[in-house]
Amino acid sequence: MLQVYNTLTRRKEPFPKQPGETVTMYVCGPTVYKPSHIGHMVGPVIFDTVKRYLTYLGFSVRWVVNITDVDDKLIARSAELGTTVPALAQRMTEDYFECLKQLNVTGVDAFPRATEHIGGMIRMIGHLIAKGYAYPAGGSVWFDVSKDEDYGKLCNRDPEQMAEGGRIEPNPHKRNPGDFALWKGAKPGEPPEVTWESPWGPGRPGWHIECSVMSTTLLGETIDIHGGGLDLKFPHHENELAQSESATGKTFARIWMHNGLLKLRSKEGKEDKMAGSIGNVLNVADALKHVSGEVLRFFILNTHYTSPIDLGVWDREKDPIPTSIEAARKAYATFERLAERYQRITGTAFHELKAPTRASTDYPPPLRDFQQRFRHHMDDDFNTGGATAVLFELASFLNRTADTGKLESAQDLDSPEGQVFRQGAMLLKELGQILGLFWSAPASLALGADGQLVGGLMQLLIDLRNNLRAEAKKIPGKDDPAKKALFAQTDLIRQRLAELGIVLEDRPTGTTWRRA
RNA sequence: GGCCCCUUAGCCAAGUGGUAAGGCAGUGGAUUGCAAAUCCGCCAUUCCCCGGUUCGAAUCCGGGAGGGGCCUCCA
Repeated sequence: MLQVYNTLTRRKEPFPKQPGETVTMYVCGPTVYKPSHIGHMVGPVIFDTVKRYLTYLGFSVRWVVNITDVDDKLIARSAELGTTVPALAQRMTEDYFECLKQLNVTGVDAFPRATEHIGGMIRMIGHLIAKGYAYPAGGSVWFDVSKDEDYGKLCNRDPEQMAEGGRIEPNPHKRNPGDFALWKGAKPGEPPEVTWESPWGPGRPGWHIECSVMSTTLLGETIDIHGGGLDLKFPHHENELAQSESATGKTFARIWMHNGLLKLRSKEGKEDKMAGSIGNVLNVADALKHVSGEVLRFFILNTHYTSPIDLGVWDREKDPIPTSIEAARKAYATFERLAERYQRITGTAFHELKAPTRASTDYPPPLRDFQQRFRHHMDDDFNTGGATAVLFELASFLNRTADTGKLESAQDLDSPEGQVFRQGAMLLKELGQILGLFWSAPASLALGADGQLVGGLMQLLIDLRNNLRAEAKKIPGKDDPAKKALFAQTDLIRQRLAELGIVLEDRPTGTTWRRA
């Protein structure tokens, strides 16, 4: 049975709905003022996987991710760049969407923009004032935390103590130190495109009210899952929860899920989260120059989502990419080589194999066991790290099956091993799909722009080399100088290709090549 | 100062009361003309330290050390 860790109760709970029912999920999206870095992808990848698994179990999931396209940082950054807030937001939103696409995050049903919901925010703020939870002061509107009895329940925080030791800016208009802005009065000099009229004067919405309104508008007053990064717990989610429940009187979210943050370690060994303010970011676009989106996704899913993801020490001068991602690339190559093998044997591409997206039960015993173990891990609070281990074991099983069955081509698929291989490959695809993997051709087979030419030249080289090998093998004995000379030539060709990043593999059925 | 969390092999990382998954690296073998790939082995008597509970603890409790997140914008 599916269990999910709920930040609100601080324990694992049985999932509150039954297969067949609709699950609503809201995840806080980005403020679109800078290109996305790897850390921004953790939440989307995890919740995309959550949706895929829930779908696999038979739930129907509706998932919303907001885009914050008006805010202080956007105003500051667009002024710096000499552009407008909408133009900058548009550009960075496109960057974000492209990153999601590269990481195969396909499950988001709606991306509402904050600026499309100003009316709803004004209504909710008015409602909160009418109910006595909020008050206008100095052109802004504040939420009164002292009026909300259970304020602080998500983070176990006492509003009375918030002033002490904290770094809350004193504001003469606030009644309590912990009060936060629902509506921010326009400051002089702010561009008109970030100013809206309201009953309390011109201004723009506070950050927290956006999510309350967009989730309520698109998913209803009570949602099933609210997700986001651990750094958003306070104040953002706490405030969102307070506003929403004060306004509706209903439970805002049944389950709160928080993903761990991506961390980089400095050379001194100190760990830091990846953040623009610290300057230690790795942009998605830059990472994609060195590894595929599949590898990045696999890397993220290797760790349980509640744990911080350790990028380790990264020496930018030396390595194009952190060694932890490089290790993930090497590990993932196991699956890519199996995909190549699948293609050699069956003649069809593994990533194009159509596998069920719902749980199927008709696998024979040795395979069913892999499926059950995979599900067991996923049922335990989406333990993707444990689940990937099962994928590796299944890959190993498939290679073993192909070895013992001597599977080389499509004719061999009728044998008992051939049948198991075919079904096992289907299961691997089925389970990989849940993690959002195996959707693209292995990078090692990519030919690039001059694909036909490169492929042709490679075949030419391979044919010439194999002529030499055949000549050499005709010469009897081991130490014949002529034989040695021929093999020296074939080895030189392989060596020089390796220096170009191309690996030749001599198999009983012929020579294949791939990128390292 | 307050609130939360983490510490498992050289590295990454599952495991949440029944005797340590998986990956990277390393290493021995099968296979190969040699490689590569693949397969079969080996690689933590022990889970930061010290106490306690228990027939039994990496797992629960107490204390200590180290690290992290939040309390300000942050995925």
